[in-house]
Amino acid sequence: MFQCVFSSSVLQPHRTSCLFKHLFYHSATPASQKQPEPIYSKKTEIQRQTVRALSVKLFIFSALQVARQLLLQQQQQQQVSGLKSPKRNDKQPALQVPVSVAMMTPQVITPQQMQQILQQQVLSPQQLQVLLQQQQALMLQQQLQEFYKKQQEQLQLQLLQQQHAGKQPKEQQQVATQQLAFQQQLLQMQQLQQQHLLSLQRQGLLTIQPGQPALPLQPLTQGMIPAELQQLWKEVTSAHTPEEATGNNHSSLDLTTTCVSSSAPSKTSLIMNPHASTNGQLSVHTPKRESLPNEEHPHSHPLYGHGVCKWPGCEAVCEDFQSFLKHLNSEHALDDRSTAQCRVQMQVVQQLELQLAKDKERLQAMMTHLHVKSTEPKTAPQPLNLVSSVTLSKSASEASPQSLPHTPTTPTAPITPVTQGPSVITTTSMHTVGPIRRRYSDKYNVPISSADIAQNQEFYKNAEVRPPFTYASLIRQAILESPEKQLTLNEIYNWFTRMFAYFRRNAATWKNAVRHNLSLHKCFVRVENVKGAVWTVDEVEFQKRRPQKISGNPSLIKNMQSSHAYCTPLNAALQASMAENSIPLYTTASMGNPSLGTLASAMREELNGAMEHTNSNESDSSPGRSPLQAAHPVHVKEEPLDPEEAEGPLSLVTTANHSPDFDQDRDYEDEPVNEDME
DNA sequence: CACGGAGTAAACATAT
DNA sequence: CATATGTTTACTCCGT
Repeated sequence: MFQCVFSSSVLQPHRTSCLFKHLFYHSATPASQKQPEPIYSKKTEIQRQTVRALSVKLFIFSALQVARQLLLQQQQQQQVSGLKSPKRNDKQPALQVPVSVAMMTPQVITPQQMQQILQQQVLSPQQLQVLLQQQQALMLQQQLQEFYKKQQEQLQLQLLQQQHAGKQPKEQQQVATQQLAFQQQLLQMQQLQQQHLLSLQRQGLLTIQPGQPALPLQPLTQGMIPAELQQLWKEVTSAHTPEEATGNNHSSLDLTTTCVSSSAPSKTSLIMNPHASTNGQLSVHTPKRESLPNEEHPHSHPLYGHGVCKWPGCEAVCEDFQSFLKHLNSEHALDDRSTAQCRVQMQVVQQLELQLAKDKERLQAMMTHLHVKSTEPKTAPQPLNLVSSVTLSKSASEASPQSLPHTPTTPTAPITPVTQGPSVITTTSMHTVGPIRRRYSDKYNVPISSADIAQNQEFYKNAEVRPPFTYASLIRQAILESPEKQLTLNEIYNWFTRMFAYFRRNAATWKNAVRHNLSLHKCFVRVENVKGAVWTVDEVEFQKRRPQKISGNPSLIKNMQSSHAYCTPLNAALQASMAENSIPLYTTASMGNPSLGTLASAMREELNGAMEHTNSNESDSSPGRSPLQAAHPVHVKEEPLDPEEAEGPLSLVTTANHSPDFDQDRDYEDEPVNEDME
C-alpha cells in the first residue's frame, strides 16, 4: 500500500507514519559535495539488486535444469537404445551449466561496476531499475546461449559417436527430432524470457513504447546500460564496442539479430515531449543523427561547441568550424565505430526519455494529488501524498512552535492557490527555468497562518529542498522562535538542521554562511551571556534592509494585491525552487520536489510581505528585544538600539509556545547518516 | 554595464 | 593542540 516510490526503495511502510519515518530516512541521507545525491540508500539498492539478480539466476538455472533433464533423458534413451525406463537415469550428475561464465562476460555488470555506477550517480533509481532488468535479461540470454552451445556440442558429439558406431539411420532421425525438441525448448525459454520481460513491463519497471514490439529484446541485444554506455564512449574511440562484439557473437542466435538496428531514431523524437527538447542534453544529442553530415548551419552545429567536438567521448579541440568539419568527417565518418556510437547514443537518449516520461507522470500525479487534496480530505493512498500525509500525521503532535495568533491583517483563511494547481502549473513552466539563485526570502516577516507555517515546516523538515529563504531570514526566524528570542550559534545550527532537511548536509558550507550572516548583518546582535554569547535580532535593522527585496516589481505586487492572482508567484516559486534545488540531477526519485502547497504558501507570505511594504505596515506591535539583550549588548555593530524598535511587524511571534524538548531531540550534525557502504 | 544583495569560500583571530 | 566561534575579505551569481 504505502510503498515508497522514491528511489524504488524496498521498504514498505505499512502506515503513513512509517512512511514518514522512512522518507525522513531518505531525506536525511546526506550527499557528499555539491552534487545532489539521489536520495536513497545505495546499500539497500545494491542489496536489492543483488537479490533480484540472484533470483533471476535461480530461475534461469532451474529452467535450464529442467531443459537439461529433458535432454538427458532423451539422450539416454538414445544411448541405451532399446532400453526403456528413462527415469532410471534421473540421478545423473548434473551438467555444468555455465552460469558463472555467463556472469563474467563483459556485458554483465559486476557488483563492483554497479557500485561504481551508483556512486557516480549517473543514473536515477528508475534508470537503475530498468537497467537491472536489462542486465537480468541479458544474463538470461547469455545463459541461454551457453546452454544452447553446450547442447549443440553434446548433440554433435553424440551424433559423431552414433555415426561412428554405425547406428541405424532411425536413430539419427531420433537425434534430429531430439534437436528439434531442444530447439522447441529453447523457444519456450525465449518465450519465458519474453514473458518475464512483459511482466516487468507491466510492473512499470520496463517501459516499452507502443508500436515497438521488438523493443523488449532490444536491450538484450545491446546489453548496455547508459552509464556503461557513456563510459564506453571513451573506449569506443579506440576499439570496437563490446556490444558490437557480442552482437556478432549472438548472430548465431536468431533472437538477437532481429532487432539490433530496429530502433528508429524517429521513435525517439516521437516519444519525446516537446518541452523536453528545450532542455540541455536531449536537444544536444537528438538532432545529432540527422545533422551529422550536413553543414548548412555554418557555426551552430550540434556537435560543435566551445571549440571542441561534441561527439560523445571525443572532445577534440577544433579551433574553428572548418577544422571541426574536417575532424568530423575524418574521425566520425560513417563506419562501424560511428554507427555503434550512434546506437549507443540512441540508447542513452532512450533512457533519458524513459525517465523523463516517468518523471512527468509522477509530477502529474503529484499535482493531481495536491490539487485534490485541497478539496477532498483524503484520496486513495497514492504513493505520492507524502507531504500531506506527513503533515497530517505529524503536525498535530509537532505543531509549529510559532503558531501565531492570527492577526487581522492577513487572511488566515487559507487562500488555496493549490486548487488551481495543475491548470496553472503546467510542465511547461519547469522547462523554462533558468539558473535562479535568488531566494524568495523574508517570508517570515509576515503573519502567516499557523497551518501554512506548519505545512511549510513539515515539508522542509522532510524534503531535502533548499528553503527559499535567505540565511538572514532563517537565522532571524530561528532566533525569534526561541523562547528568549536569543540563541547561541550552536542552537541556531540545531534549528537549521531540525527544521530543514536540506541543512543536514554540507554543514561546513551553510554553517559558515550562518556565521557569515550573523557577523555581516547589523540586524544580528551578539549578546554576552552568562554561559557564552547568544545572538539576537535587531528587528529594526532587519526591516531596514528589507524593502529592496520585492519592491522592485511594483506592478506585480499591485496586480496581486488587486486580483489575488497567486498563480504567478506560485509559478515563480516553483521555478525558483526547481532551479535551485533540482536542476543538476533532477530525478523523481529524489524527494526534493517541492510541494506546490508549501511553495504556494511561501509565495503568499512573500506577497504579504510585499504588500506590507507597499502599504505601510499597520499591523501589530511587539517587543522585539529580550531583556537580556538590552542588558548587555556587547558587540552592537555600530548601530545602537533604536527606541522605535517596538514598531516592526515582526513581533507576531509569540515566545510562549516553543517546546524546549525540541532542541535536543536530534542534532543531525553533518556526519553522514547514510550507512557506510563502500 | 554598474550596482547591490545574497551565497560561498577562505583566511584569520580569538575563545574554549 | 583541536575545535568552536566570530570577523573579514574576495569572489560569483543574479536582479534591478
